[in-house]
Amino acid sequence: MHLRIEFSYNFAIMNNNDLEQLLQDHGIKATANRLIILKALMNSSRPITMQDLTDEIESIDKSNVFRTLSTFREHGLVHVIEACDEGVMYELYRSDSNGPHNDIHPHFHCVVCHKVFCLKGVTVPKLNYPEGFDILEGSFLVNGICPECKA
Amino acid sequence: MHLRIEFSYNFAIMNNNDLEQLLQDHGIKATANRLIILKALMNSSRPITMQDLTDEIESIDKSNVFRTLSTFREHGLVHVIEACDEGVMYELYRSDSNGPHNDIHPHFHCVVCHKVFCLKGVTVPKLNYPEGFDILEGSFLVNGICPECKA
DNA sequence: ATCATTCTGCAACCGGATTGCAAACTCAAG
DNA sequence: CTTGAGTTTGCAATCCGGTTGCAGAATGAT
Repeated sequence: MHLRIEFSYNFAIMNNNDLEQLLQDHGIKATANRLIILKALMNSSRPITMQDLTDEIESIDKSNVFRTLSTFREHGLVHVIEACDEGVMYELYRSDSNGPHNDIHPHFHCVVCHKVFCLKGVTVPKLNYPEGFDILEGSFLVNGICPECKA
Repeated sequence: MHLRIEFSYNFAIMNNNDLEQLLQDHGIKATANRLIILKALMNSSRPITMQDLTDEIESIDKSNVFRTLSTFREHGLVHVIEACDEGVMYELYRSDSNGPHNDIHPHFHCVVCHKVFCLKGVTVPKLNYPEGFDILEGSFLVNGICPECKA
């Protein structure tokens, strides 16, 4: 397990070379498949499931998607969100939002369309935990109805 | 799905009659098996998995445990916690702590012993959600190391 | 006692996560 | 280039927790 290192990338303007660099910066060898999966993660504004990924990328076997996501996770490139009914979802760490060093990752789960949104603007204040509990990281998930489904 | 009704029970001193009453208060017919499962839930100071329950109660088939937990859930007697690696966990609603009308249920997941604790004393302040997101309920899970495992 | 309803155990099923393995690929050294 | 060790990949099989179908048992009102 690698320690996460803080980089500052502008994901919007990344080309293939930048993506290879991103992988290498995290100690991951860049392969064609990994670049495809990385791109898919990057293009998604929301956390997505392994299912979503394997559906979207027909050319890569699900076992490889699984192992790639595990690798990305081990190397601190993505993190997982446990989203109730939707199962585990994967999301790229983005330099401008959350990382392992931010305690809190607020997410919104729409009970209608089942999408999960990253609530980037919302910060969760420090809580006063009981004595003796060492906090590593927190995750915060709210269920509700998203603007699209409400309309 | 029943609306949850607020009762005030003293779980510590409940006998069999009280337990039957508790079930009936929630619109659930009291059967021998359901009382056993209810007791097990009540005796657990922490949320537990279906696996835990079926292991603990050898006399009841897992399908019945499953259906009983579903029934309890539908009738607002227990709620579920999605605890990352541990899968879903079940916990009795206790009159003195959380219920569907409390937005937030903070829980602590120990990454060493894999237990999940209910952080009763900790309240999560209201957050300022973005426009358009209708909040139904939130869940808050922190990962870390519990006092026992730290020692 | 009778009968409709509900509950229960068993066995089977399901689907997502995970793994074993052999082939394909990578890349540095000869 | 060729070789060979190490890594990655696809396929198929497996695992496992959750879930369901069904027939027999228990329940409770009449």
